Amino acid sequence: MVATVTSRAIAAAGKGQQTKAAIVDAALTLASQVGLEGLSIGAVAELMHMSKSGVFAHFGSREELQISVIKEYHQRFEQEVFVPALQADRGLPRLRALFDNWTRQTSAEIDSGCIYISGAVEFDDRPGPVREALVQTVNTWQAAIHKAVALAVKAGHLRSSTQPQQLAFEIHGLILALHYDARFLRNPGAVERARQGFEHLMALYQA
Amino acid sequence: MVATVTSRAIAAAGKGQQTKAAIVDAALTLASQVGLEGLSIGAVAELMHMSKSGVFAHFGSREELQISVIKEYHQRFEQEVFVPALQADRGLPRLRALFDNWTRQTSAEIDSGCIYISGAVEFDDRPGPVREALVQTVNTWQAAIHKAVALAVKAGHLRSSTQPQQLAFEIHGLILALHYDARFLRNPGAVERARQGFEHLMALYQA
DNA sequence: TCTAAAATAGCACGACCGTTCGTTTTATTC
DNA sequence: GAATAAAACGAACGGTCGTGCTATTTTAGA
Repeated sequence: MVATVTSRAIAAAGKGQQTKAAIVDAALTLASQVGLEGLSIGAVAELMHMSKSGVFAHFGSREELQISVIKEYHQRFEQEVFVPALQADRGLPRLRALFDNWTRQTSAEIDSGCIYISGAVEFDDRPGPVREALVQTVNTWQAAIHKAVALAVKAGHLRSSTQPQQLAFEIHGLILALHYDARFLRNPGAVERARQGFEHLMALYQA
Repeated sequence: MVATVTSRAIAAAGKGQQTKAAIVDAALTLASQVGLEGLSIGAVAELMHMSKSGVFAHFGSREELQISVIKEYHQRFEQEVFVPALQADRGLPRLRALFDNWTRQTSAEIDSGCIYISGAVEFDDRPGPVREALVQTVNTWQAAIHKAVALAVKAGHLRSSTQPQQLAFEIHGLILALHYDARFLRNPGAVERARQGFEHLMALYQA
């Protein structure tokens, strides 16, 4: 059968895969607001105009649904933050692009929440496959930042004494503070403070 | 009646206030592990060897219990982090002491979790009295940091161009990254990175 | 010691949860 | 269009939750 690509992303799939993708999409929307732990199959079903069991059948367990949401978020995050930054030149320009995209993403999430952050709080003490999926995903992202920093050092844009782990840690802190101040405290100007914090770091690390 | 101070803190109270304080203590222990949202009256009752209704009667609602936990945490945080720092000289020494105590507190919470952080994630989108109590408490703490920074500027220890809000933001980021890396990712060396991050900031802002 | 009040227990309720199972509808293939 | 497979439904179960009501026990004061 020739796949008529009527839907987004993974077409050429039976109706099952199609609605499954739609369910994950809805679940991600929901989880962004109430967290992975707050995510309930019933709420997803209602949003999908489906029965609970209909939704459930696609995953076999709530945990599997949560993991699917994590993977979907990871994919989107990569597409929104990481991939576009590859167009910038290796080294400092690319690191800047990464931070800019990351900041933009976080800003856009002020009304919805970041799963990497809420998930970290929800699963910091809860062992199991969901936590493992989350940790693995976050580690992948952090490794990308380390690499970007290391490239900037190798290119001579940053001090040779720069420790990638250290700078990545400080950058991550800025993003976390941005998320905290903007989403929870609703302090205006948090985005600007994060940007300025990045400039401070660059001034500190630049060769 | 002459109060024989047999118990901790607020003695001179009937048995009711006494067990109520014990309940809040247990609830705080529990909430530190599973979050304010994960806190259930049944679990607290079990920990207290009491009935659910017995615990419930002291607060009238779960929200009131959560708020009591927040207030208790605030009080302890103040006692552990803020008060001891007052012994250091005004200005940079005190700011340093604040950060050190804060870092130490966060490190000690690696196995239990910080309510200011988990609460922020759980209640960033959930209006109500619990969120309000949390925001108010956090704002009080942040104001204290602003003030400490401003004092360090006034004392000539930091650049006169220093924006207290900005530096406080960056410091807060270090703590959040520490909590994230240590508690969720279980990366060793997070404490050292936070400390080094603080030194970087001082190098940047120092006069 | 007696009594009024405070503290705690016991029980039931309605709501929501994830999950299971048998049935029914929908889609695909011949 | 008939046969077959996939998908979705609907009802139910066991569980936990916060909460309300009523009894019982414990405490504090005269």
